[in-house]
Amino acid sequence: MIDLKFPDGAVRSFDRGTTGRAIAESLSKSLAKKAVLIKLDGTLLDLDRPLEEGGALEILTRDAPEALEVIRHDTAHILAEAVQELFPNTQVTIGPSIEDGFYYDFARDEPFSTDDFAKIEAKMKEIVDRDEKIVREVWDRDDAIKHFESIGEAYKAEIIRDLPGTETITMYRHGDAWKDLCRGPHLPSSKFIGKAFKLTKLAGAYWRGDHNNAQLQRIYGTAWATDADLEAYITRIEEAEKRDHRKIGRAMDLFHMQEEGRGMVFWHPKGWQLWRTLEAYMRRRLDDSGYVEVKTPQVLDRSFWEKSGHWDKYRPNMFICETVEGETLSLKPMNCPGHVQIFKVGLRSYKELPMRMAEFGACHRYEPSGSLHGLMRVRGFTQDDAHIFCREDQIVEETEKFVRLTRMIHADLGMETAYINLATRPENRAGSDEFWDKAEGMLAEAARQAGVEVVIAEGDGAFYAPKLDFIVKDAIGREWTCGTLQLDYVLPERLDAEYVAEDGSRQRPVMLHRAILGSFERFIGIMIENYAGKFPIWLAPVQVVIAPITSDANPYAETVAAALRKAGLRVDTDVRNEKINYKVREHSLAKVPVIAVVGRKEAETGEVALRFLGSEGQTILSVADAVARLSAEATPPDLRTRDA
RNA sequence: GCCGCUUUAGCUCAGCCGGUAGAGCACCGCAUUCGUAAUGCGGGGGUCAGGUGUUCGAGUCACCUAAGCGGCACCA
Repeated sequence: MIDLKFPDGAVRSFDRGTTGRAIAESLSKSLAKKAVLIKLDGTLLDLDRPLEEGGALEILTRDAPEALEVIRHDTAHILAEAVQELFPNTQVTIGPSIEDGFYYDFARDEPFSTDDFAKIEAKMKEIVDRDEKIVREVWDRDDAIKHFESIGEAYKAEIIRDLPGTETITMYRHGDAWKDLCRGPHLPSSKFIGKAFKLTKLAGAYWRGDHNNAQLQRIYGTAWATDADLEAYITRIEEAEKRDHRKIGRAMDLFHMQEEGRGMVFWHPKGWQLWRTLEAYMRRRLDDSGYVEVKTPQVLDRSFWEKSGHWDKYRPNMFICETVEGETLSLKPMNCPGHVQIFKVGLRSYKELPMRMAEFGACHRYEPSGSLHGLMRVRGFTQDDAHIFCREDQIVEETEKFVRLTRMIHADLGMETAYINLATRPENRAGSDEFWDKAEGMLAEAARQAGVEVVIAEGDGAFYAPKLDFIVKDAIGREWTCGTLQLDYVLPERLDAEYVAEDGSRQRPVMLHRAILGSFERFIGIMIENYAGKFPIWLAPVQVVIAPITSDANPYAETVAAALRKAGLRVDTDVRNEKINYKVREHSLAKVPVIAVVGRKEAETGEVALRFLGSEGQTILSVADAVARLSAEATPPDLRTRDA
C-alpha cells in the first residue's frame, strides 16, 4: 500500500500500482472525466501512470496552470503526427513547449511552406477529433534504437544513443501506430488537447543548435487552453506589432535605413533631437556621478588591435580598411583599448583611483547579415561606454554604485530594472576556481547591497571574468537586456596599464567595462516600443505645437511660440490653412504631447488653450502660466526640484 | 552566414487563369477662415527590387542576385 496526501490534507491509502485515473474515479465521477494529469510531490505524471510511491498528490484538470505546458507539448506531438501523415518522407526530431506555444523540428528534403499550414492544422484538428489514446510505453534501449532505425528515423535513434544508460526509454503511442520518443508526461488522449492552437512561423534551425549540423525545418505554433486565451494572445501580438520601432520610427519621421548602409542609421531631425535629449541627460548623470568624459579615435592601426588582442579574436567582426600608402587600419569595434591609452599617459597614482572614464563612443562591428534588426542590432552604433579603473578592493563599492546609478537612469527613462543576471564561469575559461569564486562573489554581493534581485546565468560569463547584465521590463511586460558590467583583469595586463601604489610599487588596475543604455540606437528603439512613440514631454522631439484656428491668429501664435521657445521648449507652429479639427487630429496622431490652440478669443485675452495628448479636455491658461507649467513639466527628471 | 517568406506610387496595400497598372492616405494647385481627432474640387506621381530566361505578349511563370521580414546560428 502507498499513502497519498491530498490538497485538503486528507491522507488515504491505495494499492501500489494504482493510477491517477483510478484514484480520481474513487473520488468523483465528474473529476475522473475531467482529470488529465497528476502531480505527485511536485512532479507531473500521466494520469494512467501506475504509482509506486506515496506522496502529496494533486489531480489536475485541463484548466490547471500546469496543464497548459503539457497541452502545448502535446500539440507539438500531434503537429509531428499530422506532418508525418501528410508528408511521409519527413523525419521527426524534437518538439518542446515554449513560452506561449511550441515548435517541432523536422528533417525533410522538400521545404515546407506557410501555405501548408492550413492543411496541417486541419489534419491536427482531425487527430484531436479522432480522440486517440496517448499511451506511455517503456522500451528496451536497443529495441528502441532498432525501431527508429528501421523506420528511417535517424535523429530519434541518435537521441536515444546519447541518453545516459540509466535513463528509462519511454515512448508515447498515439492511437494504434504513431509513436514518438518522449519523456512525457502527456494528456490521456488527443481530445484533451483542444483546438485553441495555430501554426505561426516557419524557420530554419540547426540540429542540436549547432550550425555545423544539418539544418532542420522548424514549425512554430501557439496553443492555449481555450479559444478566448488564443484570441487574447493574438490581440497581444498585434498590439506589440503596433509598437514596432521600425514602423513608429517611419511614421514619426525619426530615422531611416537603406540598402547601401546595412545596419547603419540615418537619423532625421526629430530622431536626432531625441538622441540629443537622451545624450544630454546621460552626460549630466555621469558628470554628477564622478565620471570624466573622453573621446578616442575612430580608426587605429592594425598594430594597435594586435596588441589589444582584437586582431586575433575579433577580426571577422571588424571593419578593416587599407590606405594608398599600404597601411592597414580598423574602425574601432570597442572603446576599451583606447581608454587604456589615456590611462597610460603619465604615471598614475593610487590616489586617482577609481578613475571612471566615459565616452559616447561610436563603434562599428561587422555583424552577421542575418542578425541585423532595425535599431536593435546594427553595425554602426554609439555606446554609452565607460571603464572604471580601480583597485581590486574597490570593485564591490564601484559595482554597487553602478547598480544604483543604472536603476535610477532606467527609472527616469520609464523602465524598471527587473533583475540582474550574473553570468558565471563558462566551461572554457581562464583563471583558477578561487579567482572565479571571488569574482562572482564580489559582483553578487554588490548587486545585493544595491537591493536588486540576482539571477544566476550559469556559464554565460566571458572566458576571463563574470559579468552582470541588467534586465528591464517595459510597459507591456517584455524583458530587455539593458546595461552591463564586466570585470576585466586581462586587458590592463595585455596593454600594460599600471599605477603607483601607496608603497611606491607598480600595480595593475582592474577594469570594469560598463554601459547603462548599451547603445543609443538600441536603447532608443526600446524606448520607442516602451512608450509606443508617446514620449513623455521632456523626451518628445516636438513638445508643443501651436495651432491657430484662423489665419487672424497666426501672428499671435508666433508670439506664443516665441515665449515658449524662450523658456527652452521645442515648439512648432502649424499655420496651414486647415481646420482646427484636422490639425488636432494630425498632431495627436503624431504623438505631440501638447497642442496649444489659439483663436481670436485667446489672442484678445492673452491666453492659450492647451490640449494634452491622451486627454480630450482643454486647459486655458495665460501665456505666462502656460510657460511656467509646460517648462516645469518638460524639465528632465534629473533637473527637477522636489518642492512642487 | 543558414532556412523560409516577402519586395507594385512617399506610406499602407489591391491587382483573377499571362493581354500594356489601381485605391486610400500623403504631396501639389484652386476654393474655403472654420473653436478641439479627416472641408471640397482638381492635378502630378510607377523601369511593378535588379537581372536573365520562357512566351506573339510577363507585375503575373522559371532561374539568378540584392535587400527586407520571421527564426536559427552569432553577439570575444
